[in-house]
Amino acid sequence: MVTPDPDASRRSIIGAVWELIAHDGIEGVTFRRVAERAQVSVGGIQHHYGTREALVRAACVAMIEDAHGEYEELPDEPLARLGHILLHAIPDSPRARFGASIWHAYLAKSVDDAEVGRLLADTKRGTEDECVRLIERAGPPPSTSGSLDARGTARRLLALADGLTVRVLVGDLSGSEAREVLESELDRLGAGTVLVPGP
Amino acid sequence: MVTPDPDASRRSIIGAVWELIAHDGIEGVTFRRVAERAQVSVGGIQHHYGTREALVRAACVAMIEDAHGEYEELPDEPLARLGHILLHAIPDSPRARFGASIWHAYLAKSVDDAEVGRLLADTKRGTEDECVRLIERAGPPPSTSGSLDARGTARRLLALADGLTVRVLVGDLSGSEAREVLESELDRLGAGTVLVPGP
DNA sequence: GACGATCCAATACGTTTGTACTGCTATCTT
DNA sequence: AAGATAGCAGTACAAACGTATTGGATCGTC
Repeated sequence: MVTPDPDASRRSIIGAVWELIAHDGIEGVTFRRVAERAQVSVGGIQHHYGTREALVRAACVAMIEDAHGEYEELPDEPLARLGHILLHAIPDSPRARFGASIWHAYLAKSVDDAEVGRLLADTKRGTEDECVRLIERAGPPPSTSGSLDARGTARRLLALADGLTVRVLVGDLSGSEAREVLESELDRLGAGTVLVPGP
Repeated sequence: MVTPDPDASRRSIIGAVWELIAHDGIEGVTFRRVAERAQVSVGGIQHHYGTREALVRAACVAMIEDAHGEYEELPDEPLARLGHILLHAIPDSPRARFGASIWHAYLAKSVDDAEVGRLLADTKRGTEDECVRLIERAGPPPSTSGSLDARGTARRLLALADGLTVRVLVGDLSGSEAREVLESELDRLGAGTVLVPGP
């Protein structure tokens, strides 16, 4: 039968994949387990995604698209958007931890799966570009030479956020400790604080 | 038979595990594949490590101990040591990429393996503590208030290095681009450059 | 020189896995 | 009305998996 809504099936399947990855890693993703969680048959999954690899990759692009969609919903204010990019991944809520776990599972997979690697690289690069735009739009800090390098600042901030995310994920830093670092850095940017050589 | 050197066996096994992880991820680690690569029998691996989980964890602690040992060999100069901590993980050499791949595989595993999580968290925390000591020993930058927070600086630097490592690993940043960011940050520290509020 | 302990090799077993294949139903096309 | 097609469910199978088990070779100890 052509069910009422095949898209609902697909979403349910992808959701099940996410849950399994977040809970058991990518190794935990098997056709039968996904089928059980998503309330579909193994054949159903095969029909939509064919192979296991394809299924895992589809769940990856779905995650990226979801994150992108969420970002688009944000109000068009540079500093707020920048804050979201830097802070949304810090896993101090169950939802954020869910996302971060999956993200890092794919990150590890990217070393032996070039396709996934390309996906992640493209999104990261895109995120950096967006950050550069946001920083430039946020307006240059009043009269200083140190900040003409928006790209450098974006790169630094992004890396900082990623590094802190890792530490919170692993559990040796609290979410608020990580936020503290990032927010102080953001304040500095907003207040036009800059780097100058010491005496 | 009590072979000439059982330790050589163990090292060979752990080495094989590393190679498999770096190439296929932790999923790729199976008794038979390890046995083949390490030139031992499946029974041999079982004898030394018992279960697969134990084997994977043993390879994790071995990696950490190796890294620690390498660090200890370094000359006792704060800034050089700090540079090593921050730069050694940037995967721009095959050796460094090897290590980073394995590290991130365990990182992903830490979300569903509390034991591995604890291991990684402890080492990261230890590394931060060591960085704090190094920064303090490097001498406080001349007469400024902004830098009395060695812990904050250490945390920032470390997160920065981790975030950049990820991006190089995934391939959207070159090793030299990452080094550039880190080295400029290190220079700032060495030259006693500090953060002051803007006008 | 018996004897336990250590270090492995070989094999066997039951389970889980990805995937191919078959069949059925409801919709769309013509 | 007829056929093609999309959307599943169910089953079957070979391969690969972790691990238990058995057996043998070598060493240290008494």
